[in-house]
Amino acid sequence: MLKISKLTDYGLLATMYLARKQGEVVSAREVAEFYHLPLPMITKVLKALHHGGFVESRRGVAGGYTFAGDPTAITLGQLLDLLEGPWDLVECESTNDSGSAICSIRTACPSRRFMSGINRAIKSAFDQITLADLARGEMPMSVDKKMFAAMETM
Amino acid sequence: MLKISKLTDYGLLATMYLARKQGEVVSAREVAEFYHLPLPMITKVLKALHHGGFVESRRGVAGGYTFAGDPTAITLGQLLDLLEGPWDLVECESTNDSGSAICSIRTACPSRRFMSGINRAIKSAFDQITLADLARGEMPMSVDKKMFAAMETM
DNA sequence: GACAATCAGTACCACTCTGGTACAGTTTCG
DNA sequence: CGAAACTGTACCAGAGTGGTACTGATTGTC
Repeated sequence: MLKISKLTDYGLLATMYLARKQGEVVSAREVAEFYHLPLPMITKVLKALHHGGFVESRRGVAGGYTFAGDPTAITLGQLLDLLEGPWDLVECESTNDSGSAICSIRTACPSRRFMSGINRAIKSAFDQITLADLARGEMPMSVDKKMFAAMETM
Repeated sequence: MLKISKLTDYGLLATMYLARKQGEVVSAREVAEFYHLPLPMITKVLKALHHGGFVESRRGVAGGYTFAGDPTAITLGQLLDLLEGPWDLVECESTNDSGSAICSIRTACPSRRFMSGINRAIKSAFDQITLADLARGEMPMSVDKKMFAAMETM
């Protein structure tokens, strides 16, 4: 269906929230209540973000999560990789558990080179957008050039 | 999962195949056998393409489908609209059956403006890629500028 | 005119993924 | 000790996906 899952969406929201309160310890409850989202979902995604090393956690009373990194060093692409898992627009380049290609007509497929180019362009665009951009809600003006470069090299 | 469905993928492949044999009447069976894909799937997607007006159909013996349009006038965006249906990266801008927004915190949501910008940029990129590009397997070099323009206006 | 090839339409099903919930455990502070 | 908060795991209902089946309509050929 060509859309990110809600869990991923929640993760981006939570990360932005923490980034805006950089250094503060924020409970999952606070995030959930701010966005009016179910607490168990928010805790689930915050656990994942902690697992991925994007946020720090602190247990116990007055515990919570803290964003202590550099918002300009974390990209949307990295967050999507963690939250959404490995993804590709089409399975052309995806591999199964044993590392071999899923698509059986891969080498002969006329759309592969093209779709993988689009795939790379989109991923490249995501990699040019930092958490700082997300938190500000503004688009960096240099995105286009990187996206163009990715398309040229397909 | 952020990927197009297999049916959509099949549809793009079938359209490319027909575009390469422009004017010829090609049976669903031939397309299915060429790509080693299940015939019922190909017929299903070809019906959809016919319904959408992208290909012509001819029944009976020696019948099949024909692409008779201008490959440079049909865009990947149009094909995705038909095959994938209405889509958005996030539900921010999506509406329910009665036309009102799905997202309850839409106006207050800090990620909306940003995600909808990315959304538009990707859609714009898809709209710049024509069926002729797809069939050639090459990326048009002007894509970047349109994508950039879409991002600036968010 | 019978028959086969082919498209048209619809219905159905097994499987997977998604969104959400539940619950028992661990840590920390007062 | 008890409450607040994170950790880990398991579970479930609903939706979506990929695929199949079947009946009907159209058309060319023998």
